Amino acid sequence: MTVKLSEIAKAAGVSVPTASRALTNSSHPMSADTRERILAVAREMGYQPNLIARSLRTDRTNTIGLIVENILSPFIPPILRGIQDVLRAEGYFSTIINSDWDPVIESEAINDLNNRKIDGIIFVESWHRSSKEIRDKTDKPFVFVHRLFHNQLENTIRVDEIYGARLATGHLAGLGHCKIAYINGPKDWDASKKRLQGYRQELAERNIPFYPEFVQHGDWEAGGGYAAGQTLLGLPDRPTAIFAANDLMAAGAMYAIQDAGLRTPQDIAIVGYDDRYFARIVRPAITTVTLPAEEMGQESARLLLHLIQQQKTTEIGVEVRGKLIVRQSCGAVDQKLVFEDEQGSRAWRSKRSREGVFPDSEEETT
Amino acid sequence: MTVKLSEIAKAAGVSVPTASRALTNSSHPMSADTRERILAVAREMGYQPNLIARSLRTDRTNTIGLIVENILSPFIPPILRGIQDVLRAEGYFSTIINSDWDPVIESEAINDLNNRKIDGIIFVESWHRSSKEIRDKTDKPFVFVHRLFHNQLENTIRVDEIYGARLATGHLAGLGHCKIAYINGPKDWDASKKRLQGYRQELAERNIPFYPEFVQHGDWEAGGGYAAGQTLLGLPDRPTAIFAANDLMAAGAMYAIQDAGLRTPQDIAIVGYDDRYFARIVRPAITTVTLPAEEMGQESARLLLHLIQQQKTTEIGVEVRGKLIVRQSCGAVDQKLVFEDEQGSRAWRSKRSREGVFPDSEEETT
DNA sequence: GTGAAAGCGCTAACAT
DNA sequence: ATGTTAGCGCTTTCAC
Repeated sequence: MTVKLSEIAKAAGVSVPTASRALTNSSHPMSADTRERILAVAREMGYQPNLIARSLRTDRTNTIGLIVENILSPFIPPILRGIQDVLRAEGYFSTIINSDWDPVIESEAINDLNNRKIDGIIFVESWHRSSKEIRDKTDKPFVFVHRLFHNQLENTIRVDEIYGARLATGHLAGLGHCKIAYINGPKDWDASKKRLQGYRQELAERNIPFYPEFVQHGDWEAGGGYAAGQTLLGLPDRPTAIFAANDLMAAGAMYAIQDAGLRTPQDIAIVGYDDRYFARIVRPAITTVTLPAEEMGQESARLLLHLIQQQKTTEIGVEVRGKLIVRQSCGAVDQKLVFEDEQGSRAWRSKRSREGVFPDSEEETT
Repeated sequence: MTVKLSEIAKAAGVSVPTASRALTNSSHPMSADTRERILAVAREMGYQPNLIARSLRTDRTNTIGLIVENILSPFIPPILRGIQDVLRAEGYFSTIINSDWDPVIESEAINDLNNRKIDGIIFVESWHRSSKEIRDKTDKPFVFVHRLFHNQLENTIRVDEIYGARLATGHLAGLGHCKIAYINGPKDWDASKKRLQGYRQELAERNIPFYPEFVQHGDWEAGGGYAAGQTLLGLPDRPTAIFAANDLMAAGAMYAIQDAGLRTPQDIAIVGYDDRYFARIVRPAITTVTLPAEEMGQESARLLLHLIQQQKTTEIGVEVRGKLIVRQSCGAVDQKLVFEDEQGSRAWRSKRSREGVFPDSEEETT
């Protein structure tokens, strides 16, 4: 079933190296005539190169290792999709390992990838925070995608959290709110600090007074948002709008408002952060700031391929920005019910609509 | 940085093959003495095998190719996680390709994986429906994970849809409902047919009359569920409970009920199917039947490894069953608000709680 | 422009 | 129980 280079060479009446040069588009000079002949023979005989043999010789595998926190986490799949799309276009494969935030597993993963001679590594949320910690574990280029923590600009794709928080806060201010509360994540997270900065910057720029009691801290979960919402509702001068540092806490706060007999957005407007899928399903659907996960993935793959091709080890990274998605929870649009399509099936839809068909469901054969 | 087998052999004073036999736990007889010495030397010198060289020689890569519909689809990540957990425990790696339901991409992917000499393939929702279509594209073993369509039992992991639909229907019947409507998916999908069968079987077994007008068809989306819900509400003798063939349509139906001024579950109870993440976030949280995606992934990996190890090409597959998750939409439990934890972060939680720490957030260094 | 020789690092057969 | 020989399939010198 499998035909090898030597057979192509023999069939074309040339030596093996010549056949190799023709089939790899080598820059080595050769007559257009023999090249064509070799390619024709290879095509006819259905030649497929043994990539393992090639890798052993060239020490390149065209494979990138992806060490991710956990593929079940909400933003990992879109980041992976972004990475894979860029890699595939350049002829690269990827292999994925879940680290589960375990530094031992992560180190083993780096070692395994070394042994398989991958060409580079992308860390998506790593236990490691800086390049120097990785540098002595592998001599391959690597890149970080850090959403929650990061402490370096080199080789790192990160989110402009300040910008995102300003988008959210500014949107509420633009709707006329000047009593805007903020439900933050836990204090010690970089993302929390940055989003708080953005919230305060935007208020300051608009000359809206900052009230410390308007800043509550949640645990990123719906329950924490609910509790924070109750606290805010209990204030003597309660806010007319709430920006929550993620959609889960936004949903929790919204339910606290509803349970207090108030309405969103009429009594208190809500804006979330992340654009989780459920944000469009709950009622009212939550206005939010996207986390541009696919773009982060794409940028990380581009950066890594750049490092590989330039034979560099370090390069300044990229900061990406989310955008505002206006839904019903902020009062900027009318309340009529709009169902948005399932994001996850867009590929399926595009395919089906392109072809106008889907494979028939055959009868059971057994 | 990299030390090779020949250096270990020299340092231990043995030949290269002897060193190889010691380090690969070969069954070839050898003195425990030299084996220990070689292992000690290898450990001391930090020997790491070049897996590419080994693969070229053995024609095994310990890598499985995963061709998935689209990693962004809701059930793909948990299926992948299940696969990866089983593979990792057996020392296997995986490489993932998105087919986007495109038969051309899928065929290219099979070819690419062949060239990389992977040991087997798992198709997660393939354009191909039967083994024979794949058989002439690769000589490696392969397995299907088919959730929506399938037409064979061999090499296929599938869901017992009839069982799941009976769980949902039976739960509503058990709560005293005898006017239970069913919002199905599009008619021509295997999953739709099977779930309808389960619904009817359960009604029949409980001697609950079947009313054709109680069966509506949606498009798997919230909008379709909403429309179907309106239709059911408009019936002269309307149902007191609705089972929807997925959670999105269940949510849509629930909103139709709310918009008609009725309540869930007091006026009309709802059960969904899939256990999508949003089912626990909407209010009331949706009672549903899980799609056991991780288990499907695990079973598919086990089946494939079995085929590889037994050098077989065909084996009967496995049918997995979901289970009922009771929440607020069916009326079986009281209405108090319960926030469930984020599924995706459980690994992170377990880690954090195990260690009691999370890496400190350092100050920005640049 | 083409071919001959060498070798990537490892393991499997066959000696002894 | 150990070593010698061979070779997986390919690409890269280096001759010519």
